Amino acid sequence: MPEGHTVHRVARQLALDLVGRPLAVSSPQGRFAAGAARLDGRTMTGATAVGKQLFCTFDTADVLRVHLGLYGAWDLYGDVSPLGEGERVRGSLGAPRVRPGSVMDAQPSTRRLRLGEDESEHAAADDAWPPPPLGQVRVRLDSGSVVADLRGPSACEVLTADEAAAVRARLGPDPQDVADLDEAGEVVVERVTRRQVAVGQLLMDQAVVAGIGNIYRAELLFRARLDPWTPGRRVPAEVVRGIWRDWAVLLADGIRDGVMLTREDLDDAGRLAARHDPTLRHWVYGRGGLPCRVCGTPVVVEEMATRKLYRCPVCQV
DNA sequence: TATTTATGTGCAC
DNA sequence: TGCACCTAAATAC
Repeated sequence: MPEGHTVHRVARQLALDLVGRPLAVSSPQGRFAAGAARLDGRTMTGATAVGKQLFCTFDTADVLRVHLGLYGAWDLYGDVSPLGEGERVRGSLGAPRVRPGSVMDAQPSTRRLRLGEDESEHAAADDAWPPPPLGQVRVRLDSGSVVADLRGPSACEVLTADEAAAVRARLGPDPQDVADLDEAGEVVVERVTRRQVAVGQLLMDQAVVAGIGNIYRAELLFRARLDPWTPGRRVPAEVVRGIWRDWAVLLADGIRDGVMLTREDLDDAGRLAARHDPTLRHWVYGRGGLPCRVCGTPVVVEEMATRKLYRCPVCQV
């Protein structure tokens, strides 16, 4: 259940561990058999995230496009590189890492890293290598030392470079994918302030700004103290700019930490506690009926375009 | 054991 | 607007 930060983490992980190596590509579940056959044996040349879309390019110029949808996730096994400074929240500790180059040893231990939902890391069920697919695995990418299994994606398809570019062109700016943050922010300002649609809906529209999902939407609007029902054209440009800059900060934090921690009021101890306790991570998301952390008024839950919207009716105006 | 829910999107009407 | 799709964990019974 990913928003943009998760997909960026996946892209970085695949870039670290799979790019530059010929891959054995298969579809244990069978639903991606044709696509897997097309990619099998090819070398991945790049892995990029734009919003919630993942693009893996191959030496054939084919592009594997993956969207995790609501419940997609990647499981990685084997000699998986640590991402960033190692501050990621982890579940039970994995088995000792296999050293580079030793994976083909007689008894390689494996660890399993899940990217996509609440991230977790733990020892694999057994030491078999390659690990048996767990659940419905749409595609398996196997470098020999790292296995990446994709489960439950809403999209997994092979595109030409042109087709992939067309998908990208339909997306709004992603703070991690723009050359100039301020310039990109003006695009978002335009796309929000010209519309009559509620700003809460516009922030979820991937053509307006890419990568924001239901949690970041709720939290960005609370942090801006803005009522999600405000029509886009009634939101001052400077407020949209502020939300865009804030999105850039939250996204970078999420990529670094692997956790959506959207409260800026916590000290180090509070942040540590929140990393381990999901109920402490947000201002309003998932807190329907609970008191607003600022004013104590019960947080309102309502539907906006079929998604749950959380807001404080007093703080957000 | 069955039902509900979820950090999402796309298409038919 | 409503539904279909996809999977697994949490919750209800």
